Amino acid sequence: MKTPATPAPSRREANRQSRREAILDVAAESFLEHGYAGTTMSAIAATLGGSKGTLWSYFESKDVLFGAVIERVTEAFRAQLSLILNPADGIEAALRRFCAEFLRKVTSAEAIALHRLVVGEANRFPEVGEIFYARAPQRTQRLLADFLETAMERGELRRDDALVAARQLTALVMYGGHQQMLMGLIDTLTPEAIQAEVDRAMATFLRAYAAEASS
Amino acid sequence: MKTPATPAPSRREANRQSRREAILDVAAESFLEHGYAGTTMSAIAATLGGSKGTLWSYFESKDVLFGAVIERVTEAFRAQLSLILNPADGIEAALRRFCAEFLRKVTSAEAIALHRLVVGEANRFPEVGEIFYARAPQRTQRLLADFLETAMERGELRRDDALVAARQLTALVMYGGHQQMLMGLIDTLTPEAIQAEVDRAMATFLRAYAAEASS
DNA sequence: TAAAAACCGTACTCTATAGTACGAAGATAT
DNA sequence: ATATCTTCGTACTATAGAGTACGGTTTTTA
Repeated sequence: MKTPATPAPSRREANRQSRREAILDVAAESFLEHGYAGTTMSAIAATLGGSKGTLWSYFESKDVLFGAVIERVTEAFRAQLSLILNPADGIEAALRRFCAEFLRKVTSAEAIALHRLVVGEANRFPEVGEIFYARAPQRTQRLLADFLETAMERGELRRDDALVAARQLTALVMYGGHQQMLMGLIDTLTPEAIQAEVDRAMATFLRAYAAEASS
Repeated sequence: MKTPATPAPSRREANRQSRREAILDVAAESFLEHGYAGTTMSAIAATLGGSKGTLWSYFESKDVLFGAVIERVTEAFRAQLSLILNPADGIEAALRRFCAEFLRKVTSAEAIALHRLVVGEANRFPEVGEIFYARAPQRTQRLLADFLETAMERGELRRDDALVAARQLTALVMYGGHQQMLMGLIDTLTPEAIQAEVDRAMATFLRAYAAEASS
């Protein structure tokens, strides 16, 4: 059997690919930790062990590398956010689990660093905000909205705009500890704090979106 | 009569003071527009018309100048946020006005620029986040919480933790357009959009915190 | 009006960093 | 085995920007 026609993974291509990944790994770490200005191409090359010429043969400039890193990290973040929303649990339990998991991920050191980077560089790199928004907040909201939509149709929640409801629930969950982490007031959320935040958010949300009592 | 003992506003002092203000004005504009890394001391000196030596005689380093700018701009922001919460209007109207005004201010170009700066530099300048948080979100929350507290005591809202309620209301108001502005997806909120955001937030909030129906 | 302080302009030092050049060494394909 | 592509190391260019030095000029004080 010969090699399959479509992907011709010659040795060179493969090497090139994994090399590229390695560069992105190192670059991502540096950008996330030190920001755009605080990251130097020389340092990246040094950490890689390779030479600068090689680095430039993969990415023609720091800007381009930065863009690639953001795209990749955001993608990784999205992938990691495959949150559970199991209707079989019952609506309240499902939402509660979802919120806790969501808050945990969104307040991880990596996620906070990414968020800071996106917001901080939104001026210089407008596309960065768009990429991030489309992949993170927007997807989460849509996922959640679909779930809420179903619940509304079943009469388990009051009928209303599901997307708005989804946004509001994420807002309620994020606006406490997440906000403070973003600004550097605290640098971790204990599991208890997460629980507490979720409880508060859920209480308010459920009260506002409880199914109408009368028929 | 000699010069008064306590304030000796000699000509020199006065000049020095106003000069300092002028520097901070120029520096603030630059930091807000171009960020920390994007701002150069030379450019500030050039815009001022003065010489670099003079600039350094007022602020011993770029870091120090940045700190002073943040302190000042945050203070200005806080002062501008003397929001109206007039209980005589009735609770719903009062809150509605408050939220609209709040959202308008928080989505102004200046406020967004400041917010980005604070979040983006929270790593390098930890004190910046603290200053900002204490003066902006925290104060607003406390102001609002006091109002809600009173309303709760009067039985106009369901009895609950007023500070949490305040945080939740601001969260509901801010998480839509403000979020998108921060990330550069849009760069203004029309008055209509503000109205719509406030309406949605208020509807949810009032449902969740309506006074208990039964006695 | 004379001494003191602040300011100006300009030129300078020093360091950091993006990006380039290039020849030698290594890996890959045919 | 040999031509080709890739990488390595290292040295280099070019630029930018923080901070300093200093002599001459203006402003303030007394």
